[in-house]
Amino acid sequence: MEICPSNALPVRIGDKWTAWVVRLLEHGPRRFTELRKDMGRVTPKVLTETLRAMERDGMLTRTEFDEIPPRVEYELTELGHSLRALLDHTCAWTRENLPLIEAARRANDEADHARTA
Amino acid sequence: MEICPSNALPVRIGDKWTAWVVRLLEHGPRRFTELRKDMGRVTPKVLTETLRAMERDGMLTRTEFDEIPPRVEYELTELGHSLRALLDHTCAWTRENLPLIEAARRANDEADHARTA
DNA sequence: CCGTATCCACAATGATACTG
DNA sequence: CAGTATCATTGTGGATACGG
Repeated sequence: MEICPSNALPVRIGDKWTAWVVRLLEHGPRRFTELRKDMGRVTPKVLTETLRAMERDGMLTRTEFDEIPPRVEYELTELGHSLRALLDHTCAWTRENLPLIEAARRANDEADHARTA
Repeated sequence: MEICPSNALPVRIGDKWTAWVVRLLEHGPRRFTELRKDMGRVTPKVLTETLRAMERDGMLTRTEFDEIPPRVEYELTELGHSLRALLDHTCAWTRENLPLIEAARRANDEADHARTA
């Protein structure tokens, strides 16, 4: 997740894409293709899996409009919105501590390298 | 992680075992085998990998005592301790919301089953 | 537009056995 | 006691192509 750089990091919300979906939906409903465009390289299969799992858990609703061309909107439920506070804590922790972690990694990797050389 | 039942759930700290290690070390240093015993079924390989990764990231220190039989102690650093607040938030969120998620799952699964039948 | 259907790659975890 | 070495398994995510 690049949304807050927790790629490097020990805290994740569910799978690889869930947190990102929450962020993209926090200001209102979005359509499938909108989400897809804003999420870097998600394949439709994986995005569908993510959204279905979140729907099953009651984090969002899926609304299908009977139009042509088809339109489907995804919207956070109250439960989905409640994740935002947790995401905020997580991002805050990461902002504060990521530099420390990166420094520790560099130090340890350098020490290992010195030992090997 | 059964420590707070986030198995079912969308928030995880790092990999499968990291959060548990933090909890086991929060009141002081522990030895390899102590950790292993308290952590259900971790194989020594996986526990070693977890501990080494955490050490590399500056979350804990590994202290080897020159005794026979060997003794090694793992202890959280300040950075490691800082994860506790995040864990607390996560567990609180889970305690509050897990029932809702489980209810949503039951409801959705039942609806699916009805549709299939 | 909004997906499904197949197949595949890889990382994470586990089982088992062995060692300084 | 505190690991290492190998191998097997699984599960998540991705590539690609196609369908209502």
